[in-house]
Amino acid sequence: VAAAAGVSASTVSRVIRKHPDVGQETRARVLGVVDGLSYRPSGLARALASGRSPTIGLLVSDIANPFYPPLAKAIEQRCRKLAYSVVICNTNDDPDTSVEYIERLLAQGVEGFIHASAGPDENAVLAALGDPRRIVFANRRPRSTDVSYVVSNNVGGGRQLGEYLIAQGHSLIAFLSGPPWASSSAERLTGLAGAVEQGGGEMLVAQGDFTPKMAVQAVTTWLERAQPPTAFVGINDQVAAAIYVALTESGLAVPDQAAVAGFDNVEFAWSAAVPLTTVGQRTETMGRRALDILLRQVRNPTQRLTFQDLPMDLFVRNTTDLRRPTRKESPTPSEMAQ
Amino acid sequence: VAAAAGVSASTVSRVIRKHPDVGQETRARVLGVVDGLSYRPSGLARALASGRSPTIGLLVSDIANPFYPPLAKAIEQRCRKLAYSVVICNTNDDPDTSVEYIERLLAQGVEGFIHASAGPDENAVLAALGDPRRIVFANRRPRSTDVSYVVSNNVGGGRQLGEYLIAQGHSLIAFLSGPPWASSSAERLTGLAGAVEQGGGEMLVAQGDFTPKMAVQAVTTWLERAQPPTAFVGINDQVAAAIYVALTESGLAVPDQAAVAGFDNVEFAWSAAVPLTTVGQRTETMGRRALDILLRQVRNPTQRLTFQDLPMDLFVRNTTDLRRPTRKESPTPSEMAQ
DNA sequence: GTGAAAGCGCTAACAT
DNA sequence: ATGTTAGCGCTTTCAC
Repeated sequence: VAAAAGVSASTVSRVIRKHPDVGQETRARVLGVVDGLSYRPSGLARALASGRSPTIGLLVSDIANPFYPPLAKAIEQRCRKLAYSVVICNTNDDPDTSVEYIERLLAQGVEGFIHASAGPDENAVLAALGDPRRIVFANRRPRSTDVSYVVSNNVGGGRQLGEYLIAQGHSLIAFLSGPPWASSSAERLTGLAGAVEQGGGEMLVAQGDFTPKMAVQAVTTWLERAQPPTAFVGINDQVAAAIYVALTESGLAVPDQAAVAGFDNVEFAWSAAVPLTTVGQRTETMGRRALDILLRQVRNPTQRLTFQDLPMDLFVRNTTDLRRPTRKESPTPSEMAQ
Repeated sequence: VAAAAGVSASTVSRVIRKHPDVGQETRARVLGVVDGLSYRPSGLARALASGRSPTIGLLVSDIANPFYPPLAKAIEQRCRKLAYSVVICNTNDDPDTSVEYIERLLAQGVEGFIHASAGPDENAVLAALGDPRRIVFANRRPRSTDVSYVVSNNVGGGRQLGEYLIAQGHSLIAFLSGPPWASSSAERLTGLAGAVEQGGGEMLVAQGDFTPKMAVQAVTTWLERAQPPTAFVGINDQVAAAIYVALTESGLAVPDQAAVAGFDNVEFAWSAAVPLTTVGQRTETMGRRALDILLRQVRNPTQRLTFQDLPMDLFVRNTTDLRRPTRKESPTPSEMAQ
């Protein structure tokens, strides 16, 4: 170590670690030598000795899904300021992959995880982790009540959209859902169906899987009905876009003959040639909150668990509203940032 | 170590490391004990002792830019198979941030980097790195000739688009570029302008910065001309989408009165309500190649540098071609995967 | 306030 | 083919 060029050996450690017990003058001298010698403290050795490395794992089902990048970015930006690293883990919603990642990163000394795609892997993940305080769930609500989470109020978001569609005069509303194990899907449907039924309307539900694949089939089936629906909701914006495409290819004009809406307010939702009505999540807030909670938990053993539901925001745009000539009226995702 | 429950101490190391010099029977016994004791080799200790941790850093200007997630995913997927981790580093195209990340991760023992957003930070990055073999550039071509890279043939891509637009009968073509230091922007313009001039057409160029911000302004200026352009090209698909929006808000019908095209073929380019003509990159191939090269370099000191130019693919869609009634004819990005 | 010594849990020669 | 001996570069008691 650079001790030779100054005074001692372990004093250097204290200096670097900003330990209080160190003399004014000594500290100055050491610091001088340190950057005079272009010395690089080895994060590895430090991690081994102290048992923790400033790294977290971010579990997502698919980073290429446009919902996740802004979340990842928010987390990464805050981590960078704290000198933390975030390693990105694509689970593909496969429990084995999740567990594999968790075990490997745990051995690598990561301090904790943020899991933005909890699903069938939840129990296995918690088991592999040992300590549930080393993880906080985001986006999808965990079934377990013994872990922290930050999710959107999906029921409320669904309800907002339902009320809006009813107010627009729709009475038969179709919903292309996500997989049954995804809490967000079930919750959005609950809110949506609740509002629709309360407004005297009716729902049609088809099961999808978060991907646009089933859209064509679902729309085709729905349009074959004697009385087809007039409003179509996708579990997310990608699905809604696919529904839009299927509808226009079937010869229906949007929004004149059919309304379309999605969830999440991902970037392309407003930059699409026909701006999409959607219920947005506060993704950046979600990411930052999740990280803060995680770090608090892993650093303070007495910290209590935290459960947060973030509000969702309805963005009315051109796929549902005829009287909306320009796109200027709806804020873009970045305008929403807080 | 679990040596107590078996035979020795460092033999266990050999077993785990799959070292050849170890007896059949011994290996079996050790392995038995290992998972009988739920033993977890510490990646940290291993990294400290061996000097390398199976991790790479992925430098991108902005992971929320839709071009990067598929690249990150391709790299991550391959890394996972190799038991590598990838930590994601948002540089915001700020040299200080890049250097900060590189120094921190180097201290953390990462084996190398893939830099997908080389720019003003190139020299600083190379300096901070010391050994240029610890990095491979992707997407944007480095100025230095002493580093490996995998980039698209942007000149060729630009040329394809230019030839196509000329063939469509356009003679005045506007291009909203990226920042001057971005090789991809300059190269695309070179190819585009070359083809246009060769076809007897003319170019109009405005400088942007990869973001949709300047689109409205640029389009407004262009449309004020006595003889406005009939085709508009954005440096990427987000910019092209913004141009599309600005044009339609100015009352022009696309593609009837104005053609629009972009670069990259990002996901929303085809899922947009009006599918966008674009020149796609082979993003997944780029990511995989870059990783393979990097790993080869850091593991084999005698490995030579590698320079690759990937072809680009023109996707003709509805923002330029009147005679294209359905979207079925143009493959989606996932269909392009190889 | 500072130094000395003992590891953290592995890998890597060297010896057997 | 296996055991022995040293470290990797830090942090952390524990004395002084």
